[in-house]
Amino acid sequence: MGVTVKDVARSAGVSTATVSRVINGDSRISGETRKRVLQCIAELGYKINNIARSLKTNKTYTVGFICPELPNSFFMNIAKGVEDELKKHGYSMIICNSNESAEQERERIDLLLEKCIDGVIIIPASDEGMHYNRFKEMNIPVVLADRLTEDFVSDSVLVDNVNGAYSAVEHLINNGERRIGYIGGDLRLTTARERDEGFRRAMRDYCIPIDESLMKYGDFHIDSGYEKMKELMELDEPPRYVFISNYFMHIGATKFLFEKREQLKSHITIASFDDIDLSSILGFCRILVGQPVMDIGSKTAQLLLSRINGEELSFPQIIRLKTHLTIL
Amino acid sequence: MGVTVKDVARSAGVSTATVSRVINGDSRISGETRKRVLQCIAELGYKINNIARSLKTNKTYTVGFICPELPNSFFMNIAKGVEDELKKHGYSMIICNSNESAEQERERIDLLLEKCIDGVIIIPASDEGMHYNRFKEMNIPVVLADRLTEDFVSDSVLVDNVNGAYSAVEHLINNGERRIGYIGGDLRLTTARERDEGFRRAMRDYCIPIDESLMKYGDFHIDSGYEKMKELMELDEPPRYVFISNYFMHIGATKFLFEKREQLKSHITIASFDDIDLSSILGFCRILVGQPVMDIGSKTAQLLLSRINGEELSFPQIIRLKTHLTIL
DNA sequence: CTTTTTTGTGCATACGATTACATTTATATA
DNA sequence: TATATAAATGTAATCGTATGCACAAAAAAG
Repeated sequence: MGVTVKDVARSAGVSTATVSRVINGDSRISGETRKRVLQCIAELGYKINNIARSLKTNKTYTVGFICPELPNSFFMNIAKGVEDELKKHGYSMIICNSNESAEQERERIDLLLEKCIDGVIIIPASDEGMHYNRFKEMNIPVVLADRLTEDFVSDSVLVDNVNGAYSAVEHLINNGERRIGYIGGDLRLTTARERDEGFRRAMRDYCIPIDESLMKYGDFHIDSGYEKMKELMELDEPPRYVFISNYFMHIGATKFLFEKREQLKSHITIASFDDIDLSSILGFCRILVGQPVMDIGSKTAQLLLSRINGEELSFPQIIRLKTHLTIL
Repeated sequence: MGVTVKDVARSAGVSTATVSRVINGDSRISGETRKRVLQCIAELGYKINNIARSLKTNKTYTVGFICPELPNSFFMNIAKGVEDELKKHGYSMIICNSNESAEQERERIDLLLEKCIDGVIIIPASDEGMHYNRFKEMNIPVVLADRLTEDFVSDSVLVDNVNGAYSAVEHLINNGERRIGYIGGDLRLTTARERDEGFRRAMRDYCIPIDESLMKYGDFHIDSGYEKMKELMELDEPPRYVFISNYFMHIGATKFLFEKREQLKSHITIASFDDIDLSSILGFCRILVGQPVMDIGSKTAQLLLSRINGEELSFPQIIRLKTHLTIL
């Protein structure tokens, strides 16, 4: 600790410039000198001080990751993909929890702006994105993951929600069912909106009029899944097939069905978005729309790194990954 | 962007030293000057460059967080507690995934050491901790969360696993059952070991001989929970009560029971560690040992910050938080 | 009305690296 | 052999901030 380029330089009998060049792999250094310097580095246990380096180079090899919730397997699978990809390139990631609030998102942005990050990945907390412009102003590349925002055009990586939902619903219809219940998310989220569109489009394409009393809107959380399924089941004539547009509402809905399984008039079949952790063990589920979650993460990271490295790409890059249907 | 103390100083007609002092709240600056400087800062849109500051002060206001798995609600609840607490103090956190491997843990440590962090929180991937010494050598405080390690003595925050397990098992026994199945984790993890001890101690205290054929050891993951429950149920005389020592194995075990529910000879009751997300909706569960997960996080962060700020505390600080029993 | 203390600022250096430019030495070319 | 070119290294400035020390002015003490 405390050994600097100067010490190495002195010990190797060269200038600090030479030491620096060896460290940075400058090809002009003679094999002779390089060897000597490397030896001294090893002997003295020299470790580069990246703070100092960053000051000169204006690069921190650190990116921010803002996400609406930490204990959320969906987001964390994305995070995992990101972290993995970043690590390959020597980058690390500062994680920030926006708690699904644009307000807190702003606070975290303040924090991140102070840290001189090279780029930032955001899973938007809402459809507001104006405040992301502060990164743009500082010339810090931004890539959105999973969701888009209304007012902030940006590189993004997400899945084809419309077709994902469409294919699931289509499959239900092909099973011979026309009365299909729906539990969706807050339409201010693009993901919720797109899945909603997929649902409606499938129904329209099969000439099934939409019964709005079967359309329930929650907030993508467990409790609301429970609540909305309850509402559906308390209808005079509950649907026997239900499409649920995310994982957590699926869990909640299942919880309700499980608790009331004795009172159910008929067997319920669920089709749901997100094939993670327990989806497949939730008893009523037969159809799952799987998202390539880790891929979202790694693609996002790759895109960000491209921007950071100033690669020429048209703007905005919007990468849509395909979902895949699993029938249980 | 590009505006530095120098610009502010020139604009306010003072020296950079004065500007710096205003920024850092030095009380010796006259109200007059302070006001003028602050005004110029606002007008010019000056933002401090924390890299430069860190170079001088040797503080980055950043800590590392190494954890065995990102998509894991237990760890992420801890992370949330940490992030929350850190944020209050202006710190941010670099998150690293060790993938439950000491090997990868080492790689992440390399990465973190290069980043000049002020401290690090580790949820150990295994019982090896020798490599954590590298932080100690650099004088970087370390706090372990949730688990201890064999060979690295350290400040730590964890729960009273022994008594947590004990009380759950005790409750089963008080229900009148003496044949109790057990699905535990890899004994190389302190958490697994302690819960094992709790189980055995309760049995001993109630004078119930332990039937080793009912003791199954998995690895804290879903699949092994499934597997071990299968083994238990395939015994000639399966236990009707089972204690499971973590969340994920609980899920796996439930999955098995759910799939085979028609073939079960009798009703199964589960007592399990960890009261998160779905524990309570898993059909066979009646007893849950809840951990104060977010508290683990915030306490860990608090302890780390104390060390970073050089507060006088005896070493090591081992904080044990109490679990609480929930009967469903 | 000195002398001492306090208060408010400025000067200059340091933090630890990178890098443009200058310089030396070796090699190739005429 | 003289000169042009290339290769290897050194010199010194720079990145943006913090801070010990010096110093002047103002306030307090004598």
